[in-house]
Amino acid sequence: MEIIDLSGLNLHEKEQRILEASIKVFSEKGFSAATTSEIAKNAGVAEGTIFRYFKTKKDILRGILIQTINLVGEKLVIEQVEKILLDNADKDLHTTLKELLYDRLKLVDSIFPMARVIITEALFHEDVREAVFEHIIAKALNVFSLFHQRMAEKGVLRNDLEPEILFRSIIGNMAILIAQKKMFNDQFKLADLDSEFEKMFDVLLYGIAKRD
Amino acid sequence: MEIIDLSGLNLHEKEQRILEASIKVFSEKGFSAATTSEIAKNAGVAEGTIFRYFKTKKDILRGILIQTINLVGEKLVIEQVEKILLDNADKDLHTTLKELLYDRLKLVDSIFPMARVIITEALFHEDVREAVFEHIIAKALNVFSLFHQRMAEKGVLRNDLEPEILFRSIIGNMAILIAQKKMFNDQFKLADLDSEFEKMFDVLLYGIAKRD
Amino acid sequence: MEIIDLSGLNLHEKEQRILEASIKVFSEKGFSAATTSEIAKNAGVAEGTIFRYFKTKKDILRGILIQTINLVGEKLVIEQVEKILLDNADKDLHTTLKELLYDRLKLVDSIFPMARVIITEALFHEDVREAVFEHIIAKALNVFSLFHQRMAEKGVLRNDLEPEILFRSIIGNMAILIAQKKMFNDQFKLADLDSEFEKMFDVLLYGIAKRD
Amino acid sequence: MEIIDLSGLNLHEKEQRILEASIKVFSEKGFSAATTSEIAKNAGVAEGTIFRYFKTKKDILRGILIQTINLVGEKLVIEQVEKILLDNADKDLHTTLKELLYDRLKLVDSIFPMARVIITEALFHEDVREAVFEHIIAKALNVFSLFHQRMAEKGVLRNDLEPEILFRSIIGNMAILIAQKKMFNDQFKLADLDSEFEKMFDVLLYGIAKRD
DNA sequence: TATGAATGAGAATTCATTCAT
DNA sequence: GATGAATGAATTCTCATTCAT
Repeated sequence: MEIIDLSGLNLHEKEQRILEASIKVFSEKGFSAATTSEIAKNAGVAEGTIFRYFKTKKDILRGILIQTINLVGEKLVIEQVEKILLDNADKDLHTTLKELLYDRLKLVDSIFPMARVIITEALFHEDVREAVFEHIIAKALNVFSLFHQRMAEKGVLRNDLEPEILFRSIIGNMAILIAQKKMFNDQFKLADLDSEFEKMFDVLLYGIAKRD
Repeated sequence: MEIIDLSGLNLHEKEQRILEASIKVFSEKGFSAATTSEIAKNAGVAEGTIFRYFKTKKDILRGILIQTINLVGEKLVIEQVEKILLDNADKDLHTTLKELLYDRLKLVDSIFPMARVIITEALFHEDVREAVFEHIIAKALNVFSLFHQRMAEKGVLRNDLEPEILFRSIIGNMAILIAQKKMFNDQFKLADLDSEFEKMFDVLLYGIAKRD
Repeated sequence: MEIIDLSGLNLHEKEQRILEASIKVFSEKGFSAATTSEIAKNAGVAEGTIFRYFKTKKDILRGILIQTINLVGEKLVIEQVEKILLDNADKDLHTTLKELLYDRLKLVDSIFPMARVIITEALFHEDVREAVFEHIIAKALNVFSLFHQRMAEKGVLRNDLEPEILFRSIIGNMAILIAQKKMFNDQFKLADLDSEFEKMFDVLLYGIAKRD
Repeated sequence: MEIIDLSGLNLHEKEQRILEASIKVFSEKGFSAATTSEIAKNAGVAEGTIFRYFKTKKDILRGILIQTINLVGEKLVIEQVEKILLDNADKDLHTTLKELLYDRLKLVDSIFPMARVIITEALFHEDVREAVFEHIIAKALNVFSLFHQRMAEKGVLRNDLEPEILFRSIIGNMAILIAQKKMFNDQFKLADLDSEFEKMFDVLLYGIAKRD
């Protein structure tokens, strides 16, 4: 996976403005349909300036990917670990899980434009998928596995299935909720994110089957 | 919702070939990055021929949308109803649900290229989202609601939550499985779809929480 | 001048329909902007049929030119001669001239769509100009010269200037009236063609200068 | 009439070169038959550069129209007024008229390529006709009306007909002379413009009829 | 460093003409 | 003879990228 070089993230102010503008424009139109001219306008720089900081338009995408990975890797994974390690004593694991997922949901909600860009490109490009897997999914899965182990020991999570399976369900349920909120809010007339999360959490934990 | 005119689906052979080639190319590169020249090459027609059947490149997309909606609406929703109505006597509902979801999974798996095109465009265009909602989601939700009622009466599905919530979880779990299979198969080294389905079905039904 | 071969004007019915449709479409949009598809639609034939009768689109124009020349040469020039020869006895020349010009005006008015096509093309192509000159202008000028001679003898027309000069003024005055009628009728709110002709005839004959 | 926005005529050098090349090419081939590629070659710029200055090919035409109207409006109408106002004392009106028309003839002769483009388009498009009428014809007619009033008072021009009629004859006689010069010079073997003008002026003033 | 005018390769689209039926 | 689907060269227009200032 050579697409990402995470070193040297000393971002010039204009570089950052260009990245932000690109996230906005890519997110609204998709990578191909976006033009460097519109990005420049949004960033408040000349079109030529973009190419001082990014050799090609493709490199802007790479820049976004790097930033996303950085941000998500930091907030979504690192902080998660801290939470798990810190919250042993005073709170029970069930509450911790709930809080954890709720925080993740808020996070994803807030970086949705960025996520949309990454997801769309990941749909079409293997190298982007690899980067996402290596830098986000694999790490998150590792953390979750640790967490799952502890949860399973305490009898909160199932241990008759691999953690990957549980993780997948978590991601699936969270993803579809976000998607519904972001893309079909008008059609579904959903409740606020808080109460939607409660229901999702319920189904995620206990399934759709009627209990005996 | 004016994007779709489902009438007149008497598809000329070349028109069909162009649509198929478009699905392939759009699916590989996305709508904007795909070129009519490449579509023509894939369809084995002259570039000009495309524009005999579709006024603009955008219209090809519309054609795909119409076909997908038709196909999905027919196979995914209509056949589902039949299944439900026919399978009352000889099979229990739990088995029916399993079969039903498994069939849906296979279907989505098979039309994934088409689905990928639609999903990407839906991400960026409200009118596509509306079409997808009206012609697929809303219908499917209706059918599921009927099914849920029966399932709930029989004590198979939960009735303490709205059917929408259960439906969302089903979609979420199925979607993430497909995505994993189609996009990260190399990374995850998944088992075959059959056994992955079994696990997903388990988690979907009973949740990730440990039972008391 | 090889553009025209006036022989063989045995027009097939469809050929005639194609020519008529072409006059309509060329006249509305100009030669280049007109499409053979639209001509075909207007003529009520298949597009391929056009190319049975005319090797190229350019040839349709040639066909129109031939027809125009034929028609104008016949009606505008030949009949004019007859009029002159027949009207010696019973009418004075002044009345004859008036009638003559009035008839020409009506004729040009009626074939305006055809004329518009020819004029536009003549503006851009030397060969068309040559054809128009040779087959229409030169002939008309010849006839007028004869007529002028007789008129001059009778003291009706000036003989201190070459007939070409008088002829030019006639054409100029008639042309500008037609143009005004056909192109700026909304802006000028002209009277009917009859009374406009009367004024034009007055100015043409006696000039714009105040008589002593 | 929205086709024209006369503001902002600060023409960039390349823009001017593109307009000049367009006048040349449009004038030679007509708008539809002209290609942007040929315009670019003539202007000595890349084809893409054209579209920096003019959004569409149609907009180039609009640019020409604006320039023509400006030029003609300025030179043909404004200067005319000055001439009339200044020449009261030292020259008689008859001489003034002659000079005036002769200058107009020279002007039209010099902008003939531009005029040819405008005329052709005016033949087919109402909006162009309206622009020409409003910005050129109407203004010129106003000026002439003033001039006619003074001329009539001095007994130089007829006052038994509306000035529009006289104006029409002037335009007709001038137009046909220009047309003859520009389009049929080879065929007619005309004298130089000066002496042709003399004859035209004679016929225009005194008509084609023999005086008693 | 920043600019934005200029570029030109490449994209979508048009349309006269051909040809199998 | 007539058709109209198919063609592909030509056309308008776009836009990432370069470079002189």
